[in-house]
Amino acid sequence: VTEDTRWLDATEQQAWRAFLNLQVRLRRRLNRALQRETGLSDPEYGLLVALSEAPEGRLRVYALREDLQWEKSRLTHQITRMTERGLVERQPCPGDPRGTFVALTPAGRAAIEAAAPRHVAHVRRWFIDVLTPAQLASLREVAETVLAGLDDHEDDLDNDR
Amino acid sequence: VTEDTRWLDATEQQAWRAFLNLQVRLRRRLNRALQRETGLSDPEYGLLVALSEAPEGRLRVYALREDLQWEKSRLTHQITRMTERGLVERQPCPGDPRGTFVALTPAGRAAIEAAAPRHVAHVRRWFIDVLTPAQLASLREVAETVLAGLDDHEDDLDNDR
DNA sequence: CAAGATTGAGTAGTCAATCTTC
DNA sequence: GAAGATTGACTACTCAATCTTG
Repeated sequence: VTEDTRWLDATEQQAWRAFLNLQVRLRRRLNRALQRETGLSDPEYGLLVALSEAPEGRLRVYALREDLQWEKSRLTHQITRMTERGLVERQPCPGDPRGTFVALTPAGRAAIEAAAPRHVAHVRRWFIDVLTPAQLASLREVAETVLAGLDDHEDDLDNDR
Repeated sequence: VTEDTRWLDATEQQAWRAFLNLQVRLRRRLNRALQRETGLSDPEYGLLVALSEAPEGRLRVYALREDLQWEKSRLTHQITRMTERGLVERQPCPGDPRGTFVALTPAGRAAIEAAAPRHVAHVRRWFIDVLTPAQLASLREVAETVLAGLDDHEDDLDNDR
């Protein structure tokens, strides 16, 4: 296979590195702040948000999975840990013995309601508010362009894994 | 504390979500491709690149750490796993008994040389080549702006952890 | 067999505590 | 005590295999 590798030129490198760096640093900053101030990790937060937006604060596992776009087993493991922490509980599904509901516990509800405003404030402070509306629009365009390109290859779409 | 939480408006939400989505999907795509084609994970790749760019393919642990911007213990754990896989080895540091060198093994050298062109090709295909030079420039600007904002708070700078 | 979900083993990453040498 | 580095315990994520019911 003649790979014809074209290396990245200086400009491309800089853009790519800056983007990688941004991802890592911003994620780390947000995670730490969330953890410190609310005791929730990022995945915990995401799962609780999804449940809190659902009617009665509960969803079937597969529905939660579509919402979060996580892998099957990742979601199962996460639910297990969060059940142990008391944030969430499993409920049998009347009508379909194969199925399972995941529901917010009162503690889970309380946790997400306390955490949401904190998290939004962080996203504002470190991301939204330092950018101009034009920059946000441009970033969104870039993101959507790249995402559209990924779809063409259909790989990633969480498989039955 | 009166938090004065301003939620994100529609435009802000869209930009933020698109950015989050981009991160997750692109990272997943690149990781899988790299793993499948070269047998290396993303962190393994990163560490090998750093060593391969150093004279004699070796660095002190602390130098590697500055380069990668990883936490101390993360790096130690990673080196341990990669030593077990035979990609890398620890060498005593003449002159400073506290210190340790991490060096590429021949297997590690071979692995990174095989993997690099593949990885660059992926970054090109899914990221660089779908964007215009103007978009890349704009993205870089956005990334650097946000990163500069993070520095003001100096938190994250991997501490002695 | 397919859909819904779980299990187990392995790799990653974080935090707090520890060890050693300067 | 501080610098250089490691350890252990825990959360998180992936892959492959499994279990159960339709």
